[in-house]
Amino acid sequence: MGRCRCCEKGGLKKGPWTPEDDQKLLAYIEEHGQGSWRALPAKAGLQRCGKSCRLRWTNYLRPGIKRGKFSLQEEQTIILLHALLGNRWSAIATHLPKRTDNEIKNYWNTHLKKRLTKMGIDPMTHKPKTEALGSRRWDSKDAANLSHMAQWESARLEAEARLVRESKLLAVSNPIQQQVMISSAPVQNINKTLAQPALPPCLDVLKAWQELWSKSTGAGIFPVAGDDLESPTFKLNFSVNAFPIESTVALTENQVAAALDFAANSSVTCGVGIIKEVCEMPEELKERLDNTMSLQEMTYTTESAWFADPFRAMSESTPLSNIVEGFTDVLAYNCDDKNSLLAGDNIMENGDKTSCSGNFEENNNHYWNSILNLVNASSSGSPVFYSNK
DNA sequence: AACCTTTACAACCGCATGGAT
DNA sequence: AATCCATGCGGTTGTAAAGGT
Repeated sequence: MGRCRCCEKGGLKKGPWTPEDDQKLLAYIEEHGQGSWRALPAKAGLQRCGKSCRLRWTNYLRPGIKRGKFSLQEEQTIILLHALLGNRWSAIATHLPKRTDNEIKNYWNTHLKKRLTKMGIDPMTHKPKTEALGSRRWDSKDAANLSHMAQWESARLEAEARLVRESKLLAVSNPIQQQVMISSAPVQNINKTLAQPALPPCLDVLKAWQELWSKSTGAGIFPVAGDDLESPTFKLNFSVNAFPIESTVALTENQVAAALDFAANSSVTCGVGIIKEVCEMPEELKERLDNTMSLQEMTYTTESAWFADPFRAMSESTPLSNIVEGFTDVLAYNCDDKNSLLAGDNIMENGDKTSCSGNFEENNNHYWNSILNLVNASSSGSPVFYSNK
């Protein structure tokens, strides 16, 4: 296929951008907006290819980009997410909205990777290379658990991404869909000063990291407030890929109760079955859900519970769509004031926190605890997470 | 001061994907 | 269905600045 490569055209500048180039690009985008990158350089008077312009814009000139030193919390987030997601920089970047994937990737490669290595931790597997940190032995079960954790987290992220995408498509004509969008979209409005919950002391790698960091900076362990780490729960931009896992989802009564408590406080996890039990789902939405997934295949009666052991459940036999959609539904119903939402109240308009704001804050606060508690509950043998008594 | 090495980061490149025609 | 195009992503490279000898 003879794809045209704009960068192969002669006479185009390569290499570092000059202030003049930046100014031209900025001025053009200010006036015409971004997009049509191929045509942009000629119109903007730039001797650059469109790709180069797009990159310069998204990685450097775009407003809202935070530059400079990464905070401890940002470092922790990157390490944690890298353990879960691997080199999916764009996915990681959605959890650090002011950082670009390129910047995170560079920071990982030039700082974090080396420092982890120095700490005796393999940056790719996140396993200790030696027993120097007092870590326990790593075995194949650990690796399997890590893999399951990553899969579970991926499923959650992709579910949220799907939710955002779908709700945007349907929001105009369907108030229920507006509710879905409201509960998931406006990460940009989350107040920067929201306090982060204290992370449970269960991350071996991060704890070691903390200690190292606090030694070098004099900072305390797990600073929880005033940092600008934003909740990763809301702003996601993933493609939905087929997930190669099938397993059976089943919940006991107690586990459903526990899950309900959990769902009341967090958007992180829950199941379709739970929602079916608790929420009077509007017919319209129910129909849509029934049409787009295998709700009826869901069982939640006995034996293994994915809530208590999501990794195990995922590894067994439940269609992933159930799990994924489960997350979606909890998000959809995780707002306290359903009536006002359905009535079409303005939510988070103009950056103001309105009827749903309490939940955003709650979700923000519960995010880490939720993930880590789940992980602790379900993967005592995890290579990354273990109870630190 | 000159040279070499390392570090940090911007930018590039190739590929994948999805939509439009 | 085939092709083109725009865009996104992740790996890699280029290079200026900083540090060391």
